[in-house]
Amino acid sequence: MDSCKNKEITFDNETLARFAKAMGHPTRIEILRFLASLDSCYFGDIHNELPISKATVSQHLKELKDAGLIQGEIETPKVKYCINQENWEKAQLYFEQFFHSQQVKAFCCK
Amino acid sequence: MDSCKNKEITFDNETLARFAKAMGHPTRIEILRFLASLDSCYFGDIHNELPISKATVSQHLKELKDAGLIQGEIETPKVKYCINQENWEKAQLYFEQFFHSQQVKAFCCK
DNA sequence: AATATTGTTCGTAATTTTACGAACAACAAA
DNA sequence: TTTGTTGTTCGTAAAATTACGAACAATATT
Repeated sequence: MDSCKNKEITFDNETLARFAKAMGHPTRIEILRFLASLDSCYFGDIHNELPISKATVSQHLKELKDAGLIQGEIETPKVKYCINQENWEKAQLYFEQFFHSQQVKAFCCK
Repeated sequence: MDSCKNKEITFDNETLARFAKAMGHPTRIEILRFLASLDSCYFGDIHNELPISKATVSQHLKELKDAGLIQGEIETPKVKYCINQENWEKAQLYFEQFFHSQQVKAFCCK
């Protein structure tokens, strides 16, 4: 008993909203798409793809990291970023169940 | 020729980010879940579900409407809201293709 | 005409987001 | 030790978000 404790997923609004919020900017979508098309890459590679300052790129990366969608690893003097596989799949699951939740319908208006 | 013009979908970052941004707040997720579980309902029903002022609810509904995820229809003196089916499916498609886009991978770091 | 119901809009305040240059930190190379 | 490379952090400014009460609009009802 309790053997599935670490598998339990609560599809709470806060978690889904946090994932969605992190995806709520074109630049961050671009970063995620870029990282999702690779195994990993360095900060500089990401910065090269974008027409914005490194400070802003770093800021967007921090938000994606805080939301759990990506992770960074120091490889002095560079920093390697990649998709956080576990949370990426969790997010995918959240969005999937969310968009499929309209199957059962009913009227609430009289 | 050109017969599929109205079917073409561009999976651009701006559109996906706009959908995501609209979903980037727990209250709006709650509203969407509620509407998705029904065929439609009135503003008052939505307001009843939430512990916030009607002004704020109205504001959130406006954002969801602007993002295209829901639609409102006046049924004097009430206002009936429902999921915008077309855009809901479009959003679903956008998120699906986004999360599946990591299939093909490559290295960018040397 | 006065009153009640239903939501939107207005005005406002506090917070968050977005973006940038400059300064900084950590390390490698000259 | 000085210089160069790579990114983060700081400070700041402008804009957007979030939330609320009050006022308003539109329509029924009394």
